[in-house]
Amino acid sequence: MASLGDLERAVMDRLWSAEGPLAAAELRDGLAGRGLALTTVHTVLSRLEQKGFVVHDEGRPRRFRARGTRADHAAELMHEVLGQAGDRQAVLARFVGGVDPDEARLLRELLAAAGPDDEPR
Amino acid sequence: MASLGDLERAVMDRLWSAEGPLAAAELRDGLAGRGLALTTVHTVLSRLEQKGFVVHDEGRPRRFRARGTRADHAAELMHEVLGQAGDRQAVLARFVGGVDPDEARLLRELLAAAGPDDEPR
DNA sequence: GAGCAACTTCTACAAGACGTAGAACATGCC
DNA sequence: GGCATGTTCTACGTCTTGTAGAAGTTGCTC
Repeated sequence: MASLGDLERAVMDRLWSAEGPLAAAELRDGLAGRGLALTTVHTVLSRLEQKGFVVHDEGRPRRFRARGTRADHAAELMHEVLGQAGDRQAVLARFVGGVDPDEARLLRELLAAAGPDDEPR
Repeated sequence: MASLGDLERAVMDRLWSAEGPLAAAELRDGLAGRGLALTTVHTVLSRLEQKGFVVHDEGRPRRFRARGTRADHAAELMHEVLGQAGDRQAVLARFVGGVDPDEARLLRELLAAAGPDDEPR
């Protein structure tokens, strides 16, 4: 998957946490502190669009929205890392070794719900 | 964590799967097909060293080895992604939703072994 | 101990990704 | 028709990465 630069990520973060689609000017205002030019935001948005992260409508002030959720993106990245790592078992073991107790509990629940297919049938 | 380019990753892959430390010439030979100059391999190795992925001994043909395992690296990356993703629960849910049955089983085992701390004590 | 071969370090450069934004163009409203 | 607002085009500087020649170091051999 294409990776994101700092500004690109900042923009995606805004879009991911936004309620609905945002116009470039709104995004720029959200990126306070950076003092970016509007054109800069547009450039970034068009690159994000090329990379498939963003789509826009045809309204006059174009409105942009993320194509997926932040969680989808992160999970996809995690699978990507896992996938190109050779020994998936070893990676998962290390990964699980590092999760905190709350997350471990959550994972157990998720896995139990998802498919306890080693159950007697 | 610092990221790796294609060649850098290829070199790390060799080092990670090697039995012991490797000399630059051995690495170059392993990277067949690329027809790389030895100096190229050296440059990459020194960058990997700067990034903390590699160390070398003081023997005459320097011998290089990875500082961690591939699984450590991958698991660390996964934690990194998870960490900067905001809603960790959502990410884990998506992640678990995408693992194949074998991996799900493995995860369950790992989690059960690791710390079933919602057990009565 | 001079010279050679192997090895290492230094320096350089091209390509691509990204942040950044001005210039030019489009569009709708008054 | 002209202005304000918004969009697209083009450009440039910086950083990372792949690539490697040039120059320096070192140890062995005669």
